[in-house]
Amino acid sequence: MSSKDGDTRVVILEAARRLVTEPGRRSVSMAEIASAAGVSRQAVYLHFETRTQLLVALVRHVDEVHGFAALLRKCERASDGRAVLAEFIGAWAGYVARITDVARAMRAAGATDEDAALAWRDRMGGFTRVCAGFVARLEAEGALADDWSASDAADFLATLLSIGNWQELIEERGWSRPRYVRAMRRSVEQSLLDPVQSKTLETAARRRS
Amino acid sequence: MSSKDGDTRVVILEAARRLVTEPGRRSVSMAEIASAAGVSRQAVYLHFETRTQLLVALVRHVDEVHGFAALLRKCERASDGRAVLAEFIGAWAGYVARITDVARAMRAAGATDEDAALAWRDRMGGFTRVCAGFVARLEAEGALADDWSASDAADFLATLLSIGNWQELIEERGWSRPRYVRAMRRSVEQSLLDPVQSKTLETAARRRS
DNA sequence: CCTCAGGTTGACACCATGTCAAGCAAGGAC
DNA sequence: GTCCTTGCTTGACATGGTGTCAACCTGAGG
Repeated sequence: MSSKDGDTRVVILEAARRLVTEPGRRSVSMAEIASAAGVSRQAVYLHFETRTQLLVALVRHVDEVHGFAALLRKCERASDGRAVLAEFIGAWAGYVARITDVARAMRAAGATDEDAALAWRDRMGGFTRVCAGFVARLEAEGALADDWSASDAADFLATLLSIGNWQELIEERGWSRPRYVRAMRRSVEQSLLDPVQSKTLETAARRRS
Repeated sequence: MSSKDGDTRVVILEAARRLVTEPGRRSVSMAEIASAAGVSRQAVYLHFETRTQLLVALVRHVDEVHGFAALLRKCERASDGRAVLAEFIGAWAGYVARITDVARAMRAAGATDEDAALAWRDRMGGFTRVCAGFVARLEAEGALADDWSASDAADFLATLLSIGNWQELIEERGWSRPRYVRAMRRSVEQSLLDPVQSKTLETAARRRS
């Protein structure tokens, strides 16, 4: 819309996002994306080598627009690891709601395309690192239940909070977001955090109030 | 190989299973299945209307061969709900290992094919019912943590034990089966079961030994 | 005025699913 | 032996997707 205008590339990505987000859609072809972007099919190939690479770019694009990094930074300002985690679960539930369609498309592509699968795995690796960060902080504060190794706890946390589980609970089983957040917080609290310290903190909180 | 031999249908299903189970495979075409079954591509269509229906039949076939029902019945003979669940998690880990490839193929098909998605959802519904059974028993025995509704607990349990999570932990993150079983048992124990009763039972067990 | 980057058009190769029609081979009924 | 049916084969075809190619067009900047 301005000067050099749309950077066709972005126009295409936005069109793709719009299509992918359309309810009830089961797959999006390059031709559809092109036409939705008001551009020829070939133009899409001028900007993205393959469908998979377009999807990868789309994921990055959506992340940039919605700012996962900022969300994360905000959560990490909470008082302690336990609070960070609770905060994050709430924010994450909202975040996933915005990226779920793109994630589904990416995962679908991964079913047949090796590269797409790689890209997806890569992303999941990033998420695991985030979770590992949470766990490290918990551990440093002595809040990690002692029957978990840090590595196991990070893997488990990442799996529990995975987009797949979000989709399963919210999209398939129709859970509301608060219901999801409550269940996840509870489960994480009870299975990952040190029960002794939890008790102490609870008591302290009760006394304070 | 003999007289009336293989009921071509079964030969095809076995070939499909073999292919799908092949390591590193990313998708299986009708042509491949046909040739692996030593039969023409059209013959496959004489037995299965569509690729999706073949996959559905394959899932049923595999279930029959490996007997999920029997496994379940065996677990349910355990002394109480808590034990049933622990038992089941162990058996389930082994069972999923045998069906994971077929499940993956089915899920992949669901990404583009509405019917396949339906069939998959149907199956998951069955699994949820099984989990609801466990939860009902726990509840009847007063072993369900009181901050869970039965319905939430069943959904959550089914999600936690979902094939997706199994694949995530064991295939993607390289967990061993015992590691998976330990983590799942622990998590279920701590986030679903009534902590008061748990404590009591533990103490009793310790006293007994 | 020329060039060139970015886009268009239209054709094509390739591969998958699913359909169709004609033919073939063996076994049972008569 | 003939006929019919059943189960399979062969080969062609429609459709729809991805990805490639070549030729052409057009507007902005040197």
